[in-house]
Amino acid sequence: MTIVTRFAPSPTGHLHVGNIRTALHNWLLAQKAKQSQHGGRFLLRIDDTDAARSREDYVEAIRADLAWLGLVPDGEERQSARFALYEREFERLVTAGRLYRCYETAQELDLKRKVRLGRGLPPIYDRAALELSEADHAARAAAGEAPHWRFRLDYDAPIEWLDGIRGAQHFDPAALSDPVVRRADGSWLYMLPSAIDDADMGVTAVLRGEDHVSNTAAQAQMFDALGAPRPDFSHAALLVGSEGKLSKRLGSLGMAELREAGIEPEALIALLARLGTSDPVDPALSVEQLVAGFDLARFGRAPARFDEGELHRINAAVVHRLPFERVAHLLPNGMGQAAWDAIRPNLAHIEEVGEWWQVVAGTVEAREFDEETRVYLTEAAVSAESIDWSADPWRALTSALKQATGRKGKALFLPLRQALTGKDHGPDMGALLPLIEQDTAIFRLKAAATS
RNA sequence: GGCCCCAUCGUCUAGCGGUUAGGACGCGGCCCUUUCACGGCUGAAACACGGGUUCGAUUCCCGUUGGGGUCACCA
Repeated sequence: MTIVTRFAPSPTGHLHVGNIRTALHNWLLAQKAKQSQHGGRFLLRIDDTDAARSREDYVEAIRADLAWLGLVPDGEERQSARFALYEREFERLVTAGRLYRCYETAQELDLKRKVRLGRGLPPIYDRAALELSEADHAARAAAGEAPHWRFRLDYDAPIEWLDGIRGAQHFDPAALSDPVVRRADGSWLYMLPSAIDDADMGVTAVLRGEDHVSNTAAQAQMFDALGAPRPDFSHAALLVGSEGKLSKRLGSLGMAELREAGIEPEALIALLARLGTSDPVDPALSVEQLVAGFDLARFGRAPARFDEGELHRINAAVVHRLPFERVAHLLPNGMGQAAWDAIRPNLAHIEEVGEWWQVVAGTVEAREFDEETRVYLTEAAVSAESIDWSADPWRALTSALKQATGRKGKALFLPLRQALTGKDHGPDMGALLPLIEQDTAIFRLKAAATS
């Protein structure tokens, strides 16, 4: 059977790391299925039933963020274009007696919840509206009062499913609230359209965060009521912040912010694909390897910690491996492969490359040297003029100076690095010096010698 | 408060009655190197607590404590 997964964000804000992780999991699952003989599909569904809070610029931002990460959907739907379908299914469920009319205000419901909580009872809906007679409804209608609708859970049908991550799940429907599925103004709430769409779109695997488990319990009965087969459900443990709490920071940490911080998509994906699983996070893995190794059975059930520091470490490791072709368009003008290869091991973020290219093609920071070192650097400038720059200038220069001055080790190398680059450390000089023009190098050595 | 999930090095975790409790990241040391990075070697580092069950509990059961989720006319 073809595996069909979906990512169904609401365009009421930007995607954050938690969202992205869910999107990635679904993409990985579909991608892995794609490589089997059964095939797989990853769908994007914009859950924009809430017209008041949904915004078009968020829809575009979601698409852009997914594209940046390389999570290309095989299809896209949006709920605001599917209201006719919901209407049809809604009528069917009303006819079947699974939906009922309610009139409580939000304040009344809130009060009821508080009362129940105060009595040590779970704050679920008391089903008072189920007692209303047709005459009651008529009276409400006559008074111009429109109902909102709830899905009537079947208390006699215990809810069970085999969760891809959590194993066998059991829910007592009587411990759940009958979910409100439609407001008095006719607008839809998340629960029912989501189930209708999953059924209609042929979604076979619903993989989301464990904050959805009780939704799944209710939706399982919705699939049944709709006469649709239930998808396979899996619920991943949530991410917590580095303090161990579900932080606002995590909930707001968006792609734009990560991009600005110099995080590469490869790094975010490497971390998010493995965090919370029993497999180590490995920055060296290709996307293909991440797909091949993705396995719901390897997910833990305890909340996993997302640490920005770890993300930056992974990012550095990723940058150290990025091939020239991948970054060519991001590099300063004139910077070629040799320069990238020489400089890349010293970068934590790609943007720092400019600083080093400046050392190669621009000017360096002037430094002061003591008398003895100035004499040494004068000698160095002379040597630099006589060596063959096209071969291996660093080796030529250092061995000539070693012979002429008897210096070795740090005393031999460090002043040269400082004079030539203006810094105490940096890329391997053997790789860096050939990138610097001979005249430039001589000029820098002379300048340092007369500092 | 009810219900659900969880509890092993700092972090992510392996373990499914008897193990020197393993790995990865990070940290320390050594090697390589002028430096940084890479690579190699190596070291320190954990079973939340209390009861059971058992010849024997990290492992099974109960409880305590702690963490997470949920109980919305948000998704």
